[in-house]
Amino acid sequence: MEGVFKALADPTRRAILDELTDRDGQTLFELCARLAMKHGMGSTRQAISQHIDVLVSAGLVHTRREGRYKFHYLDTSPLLDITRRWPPTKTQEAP
Amino acid sequence: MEGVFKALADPTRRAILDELTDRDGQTLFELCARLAMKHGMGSTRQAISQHIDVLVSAGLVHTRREGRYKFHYLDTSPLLDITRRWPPTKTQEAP
DNA sequence: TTGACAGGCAAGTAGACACTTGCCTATTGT
DNA sequence: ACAATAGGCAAGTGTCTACTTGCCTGTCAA
Repeated sequence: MEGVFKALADPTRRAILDELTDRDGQTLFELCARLAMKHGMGSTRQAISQHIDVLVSAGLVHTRREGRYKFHYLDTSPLLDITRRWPPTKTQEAP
Repeated sequence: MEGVFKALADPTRRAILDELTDRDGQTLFELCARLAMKHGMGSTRQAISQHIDVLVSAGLVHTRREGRYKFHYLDTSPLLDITRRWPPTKTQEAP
């Protein structure tokens, strides 16, 4: 649970989640390219790799190895715990 | 939106949200006392105050002044944007 | 009015974290 | 076999941030 919040704290990691939402199962190099293009993030491959490690530790991303490729898949289920921990207030329940 | 993630990144701030979930409308001193008791957090009043500033900036807490007291109220509505940004995957939609 | 109480402002410090740099391993295509 | 590709490991650096310390302002009760 701790890891999820830490993971979401960084804008680059959030952009990675956005990218995987747009196209699931990307490799590290694909993510680097698309983050540079669409999000204007000029980070190094190692930087992105370290960010992915954080996301994997948080359980928000899991990976599948295939030969020399490693594909990354989004898992949003840890996010549900957030709204479960601090439920909507009564004024929000019935709009 | 940025502020919400930053705010949630700190365990003390999450404990404050927990406290306000348990009892809404507490003052700064009440929060300090209960954080020390229940959550074992020996932070200073100023530290808690600075955390509250972050939570207010994030829109997760709003305040009401009354004489020399200042009451703090929880607002969880910004949290809904999180699961709205990264929606549940198909495997999670129908369990 | 004066002391106690609730809270605010601002500067300084120590630790965490994002990012880079440099080198290494494994898999694939020609 | 060999070069190119995809990715990994680890140490060093700079910045951000949580926390403290010290002092100040406003409010209420005796």
